[in-house]
Amino acid sequence: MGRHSCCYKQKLRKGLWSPEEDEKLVKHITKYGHGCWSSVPKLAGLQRCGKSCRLRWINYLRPDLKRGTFSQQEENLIVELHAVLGNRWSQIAAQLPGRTDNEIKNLWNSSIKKKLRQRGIDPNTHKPLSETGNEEKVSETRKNNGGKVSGESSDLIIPERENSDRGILIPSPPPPPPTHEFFLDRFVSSHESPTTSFSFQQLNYNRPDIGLSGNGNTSLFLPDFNSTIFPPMSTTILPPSTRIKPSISIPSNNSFDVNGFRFSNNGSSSNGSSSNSIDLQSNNSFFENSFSWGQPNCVKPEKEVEIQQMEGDPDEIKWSEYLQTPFLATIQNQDLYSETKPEAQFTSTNWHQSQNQTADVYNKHFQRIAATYGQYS
DNA sequence: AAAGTGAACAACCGCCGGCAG
DNA sequence: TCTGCCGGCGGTTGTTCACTT
Repeated sequence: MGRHSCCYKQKLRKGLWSPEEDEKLVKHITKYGHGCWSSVPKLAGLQRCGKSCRLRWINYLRPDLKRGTFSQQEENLIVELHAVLGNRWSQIAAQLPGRTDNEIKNLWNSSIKKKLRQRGIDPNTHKPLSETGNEEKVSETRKNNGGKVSGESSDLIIPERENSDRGILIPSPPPPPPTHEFFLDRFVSSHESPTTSFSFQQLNYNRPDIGLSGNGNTSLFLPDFNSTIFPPMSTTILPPSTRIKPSISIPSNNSFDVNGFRFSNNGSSSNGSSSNSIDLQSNNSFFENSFSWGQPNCVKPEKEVEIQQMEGDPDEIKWSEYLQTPFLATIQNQDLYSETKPEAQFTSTNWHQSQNQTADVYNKHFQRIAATYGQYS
């Protein structure tokens, strides 16, 4: 263990990334894929460590990022996922296409935590603060809420999982059922997307490490989210395999240049050099062969396309892996949770819908990049 | 107008587990 | 089996900006 070797190297830049650095990184990855991250800075001509490049790409430059404020729907989903997964931000982010773990973590720490406390809910345990013994916070909340602690006796109670990481299941007594009052706010936007409804049961309740295996011996409390009191929480959940491949469409007037590096929707570059052009609209061309979506570590960039062709679509591999996870097993095995509806299964219909949504995501993302570079210039 | 404050966001740090030699 | 490298993750800190005093 210990620090990465790259961290010992001198003369490595730290801090905020400049547009020039961004450009170098984007150029390199779009052309070769990231391959081995530790080699990226050298190959891309950056004085950064590989980790820094990886972080910058994943959290900011990736084309499939959905920027902008979180919707109420997304916040609700984060709260529910956090109740089940805890601070596993990467797993939570996996359920929110276009969002990064860092982004979600920041939102949680800066905003959601506070909102939950204001409602008298302990953000760590998702229990009422009065139950967690933090009476100081409860009384503080009472002041702010005119003497009432919202959800004081009716909050959603998720079984204790504080020691779940150590494989210790601490049974919780059956909590009182949540009331409509509490969920009304949380599911305020729950019917925006009727075709891709995501219900709470579709989460990975089947995790043996937290004793949610549905074997009849768990103390799991599962509110009926499909009832009228807890309507299904709808969102645009994409299966992990639908890692958004760049098939981007942006309005023609959204093309922009970054130091001669043109982002456009028509494949033409400002300087006439096709090698300097990123065609965000071509269906499979540019990104399809350029990005490396989860390829084996440290594959030399020039070999990547060949390897992907040999091994088939890496996303298909991911999807097949995904099919074996308890997550989908829960969906597929209706016996485990009879309330689970098959709506989460990804049909071709909602696949195409999600593709349209994906285009919006790219649109927003590149508008953001354009805006960002506009700020610098 | 200047200083103070807090929210939001970006990036770093250190640890962990997987893997190859 | 051991060791070192690497990617990934979560916690934390730093920075910027808007708002308030």
